[in-house]
Amino acid sequence: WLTSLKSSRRARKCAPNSALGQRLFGETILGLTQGSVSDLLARPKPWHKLSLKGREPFVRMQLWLNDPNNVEKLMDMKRMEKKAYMKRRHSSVSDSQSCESSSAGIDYSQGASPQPQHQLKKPRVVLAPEEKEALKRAYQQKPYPSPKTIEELATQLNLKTSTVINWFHNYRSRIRRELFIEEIQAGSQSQAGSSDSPSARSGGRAAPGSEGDSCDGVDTDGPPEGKPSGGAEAEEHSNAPAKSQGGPGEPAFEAGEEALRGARSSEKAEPFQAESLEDTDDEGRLRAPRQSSPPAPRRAGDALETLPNSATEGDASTSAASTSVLTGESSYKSKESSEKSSSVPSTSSTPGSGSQKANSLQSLFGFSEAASSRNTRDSSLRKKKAANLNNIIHRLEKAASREEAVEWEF
DNA sequence: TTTCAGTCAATATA
DNA sequence: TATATTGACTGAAA
Repeated sequence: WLTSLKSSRRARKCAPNSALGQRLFGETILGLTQGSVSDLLARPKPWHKLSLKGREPFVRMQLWLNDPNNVEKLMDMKRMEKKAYMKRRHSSVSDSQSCESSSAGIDYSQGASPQPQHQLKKPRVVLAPEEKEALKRAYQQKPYPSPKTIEELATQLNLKTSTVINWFHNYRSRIRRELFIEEIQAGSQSQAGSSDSPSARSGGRAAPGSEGDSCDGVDTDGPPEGKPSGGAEAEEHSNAPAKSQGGPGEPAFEAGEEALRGARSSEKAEPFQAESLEDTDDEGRLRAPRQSSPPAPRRAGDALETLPNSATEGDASTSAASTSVLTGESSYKSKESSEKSSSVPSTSSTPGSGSQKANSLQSLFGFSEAASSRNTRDSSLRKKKAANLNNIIHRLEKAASREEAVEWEF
């Protein structure tokens, strides 16, 4: 199922019509942009962590996979899109032509038609590597900086305050997602008898501020005043066993039905965990009966619960964070360099699927060789991620192959 | 008001 | 050209 981008590109060359792109798939099926699709596929969250909205794309994916003519339809769309595009290009009269291809409610005009020339767009801020480093150092010292600290950081780095705020929000959020994945994979590994999980390595690691292996025993003073966000995370993890009613290892899509029916009780939804790699028989289905087996202990939660909480709250650490940002020597290993690697197993969890459809799906869900070649240090982590995604896809396909009608409503 | 989840969309990368 | 990254934004929750 999961192949490297290289192989999928090769496949595209051989059979161009069989390639599904993230853009097409995202815009037509999921209602998301390409970047969101990429993110979604690369960093899926545990099902129980997803909000109702967050589950929607997965459910759409599931529905699409249930459609026997899914790929064909998509290819048709692609062809129509291409046609429409060519028309627009070769005729200057293209006003409403973009609508012709949007029979499925897709707005294809976005990419091709010139945008209204409201040149009021702000130029995108691109942080320099040094700025990022500085922000990361600040984050390590204080993941939840006070407004004052933010102000100081912004001043020192010559950035807008909102940029610094946004950066912290984004970074926290993305670190958290990385941790989800790592913990999931760690769980998978440990269940499979492996001992080289990140958790094992770090011995109960993983604060929201620890950022994978890039953080050498960082202080994370946890959530800010009052609002436990990282802490809530930890709490949720630690509570998971009590809350979860189903067995572990359900894929993200499993509980889609419930989700779409408005069952917001995410506690009931099975967490998407890589432990599920083991029990691959009947659980990928849409309407799988709730598992009655007790949930496995959440190592992630355990780890998060045992955070060192050494940093002190207050202006001391605050100003320490802000003053050392630019000059302090960093123990920080850049995430970019430590995280991006992948050695994707070209597994096939769907034996016998050599069809065009499979090919297309491979290209869609495949990993980028680019990512894999960037760094080999974390290839094992990448492998684990790959296995995780592989599992998702496998289950999706299994579910898609079932006869049962889907009754989800959006 | 702050934080977060989810997403967009510009840009980088392969 | 397709995919990955990331700064910014929106809306919800607390």
